[in-house]
Amino acid sequence: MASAPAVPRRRRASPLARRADLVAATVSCLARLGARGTTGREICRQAGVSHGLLRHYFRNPDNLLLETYEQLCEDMLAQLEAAALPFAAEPREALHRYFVAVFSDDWAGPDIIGAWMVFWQQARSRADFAVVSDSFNMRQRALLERLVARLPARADALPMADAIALLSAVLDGLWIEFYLSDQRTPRERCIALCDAAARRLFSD
Amino acid sequence: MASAPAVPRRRRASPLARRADLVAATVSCLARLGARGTTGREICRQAGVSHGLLRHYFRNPDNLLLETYEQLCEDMLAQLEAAALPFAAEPREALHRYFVAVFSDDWAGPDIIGAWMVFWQQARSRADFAVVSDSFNMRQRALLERLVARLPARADALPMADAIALLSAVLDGLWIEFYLSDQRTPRERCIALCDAAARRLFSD
DNA sequence: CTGCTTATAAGGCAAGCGTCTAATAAGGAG
DNA sequence: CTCCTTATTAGACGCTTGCCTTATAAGCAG
Repeated sequence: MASAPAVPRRRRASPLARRADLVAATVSCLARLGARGTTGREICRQAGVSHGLLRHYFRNPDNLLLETYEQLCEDMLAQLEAAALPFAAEPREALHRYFVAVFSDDWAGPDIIGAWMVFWQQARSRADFAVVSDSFNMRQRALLERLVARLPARADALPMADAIALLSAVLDGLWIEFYLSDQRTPRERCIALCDAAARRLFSD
Repeated sequence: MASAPAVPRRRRASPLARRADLVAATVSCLARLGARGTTGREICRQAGVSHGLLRHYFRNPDNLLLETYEQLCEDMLAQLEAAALPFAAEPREALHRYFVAVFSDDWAGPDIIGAWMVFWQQARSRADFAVVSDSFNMRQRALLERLVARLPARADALPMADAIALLSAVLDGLWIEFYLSDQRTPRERCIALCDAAARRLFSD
């Protein structure tokens, strides 16, 4: 083929869509390349736009990272609620749906799970990231508490705060395990283990 | 003061000590600055040596990172064993000592805990890091299994593999929680929760 | 004390990054 | 159809990084 005159593809997109593009590209970059490989220029490359555009939508790459984190948290919480709350009348089932959602491809898939690790890391050294992390944790725990509150109490129940903390820890721990090797601990096993932990902690 | 003639501090150290210096500086850098801030030059700055020295001891910065990971795993496993195995005769106590060691300043202190996060991240995208991670996980789980095997069995015990997986998840999850905010979940509470989980999973 | 090994420092180089600025064209308003 | 806004590209600049090469001196062998 004759070489096209290298016309720059300059389709103009709606600002909202472009922002979303860049956020999505950021997540993908973080998951694929880790914190070191995720540069502003690389994100733009992945999004298929010139490197100047980042600055047009975000103050700097760091800011894009923070907004990506915020949006990811928001989306995940919304989806977890949507998955579990409709079953609030049957607490055991609601909890199960919650576990399934947590380990779904949307939130624990290979294209996203690596990004959380980077955000956690940022949360420790950067105050603005820590705020997002804290808020997310509190809200996630509150949701969990709501689901668990309706379960019949065991005779030998732990204090509620302890039980919630432990269930939350099991979730995070298995999530990490799944992150490190979905071969060794596949999705179904993670969910089954969560169910087992819930049964053991709250009621038989 | 009159400016000293800028004599380069050129104390010659034993190769082993220098390597150890660089490894220690790497851990510190990772914990303080995260993956992005941990460059070869920054590590050398932290270690108080010129940037050329890194290449003299390691093939490249990446290689230093990998060796640091290996050594950290080795050290932690050795110390966990040393903390728990002397009490193998009293399994409940041995397990407790294990938990205390996991959350000790040596392995969960602010100067080191951030490094693990980076290594986990690397373990996903880089095969050589994954090998170290897998080996560490297997050995850690084997140690845990050894400690737990002596506990009296509950009537309603879970399959051993499940119980181990859950206890391991609780450890990792609480460790993350502690990492994200040692304010919200202080060390003593983490240890107490681990003890509670072990009691609930294995015997009363 | 002299000399050889090698640990250490320092400089140069290309590549990549973040930031800023200027030029261009897309697409709706009139 | 024309103009004006602004989304988009592209280039320049300074800085830092990783890699490599060369020069220096520390400390042991003789």
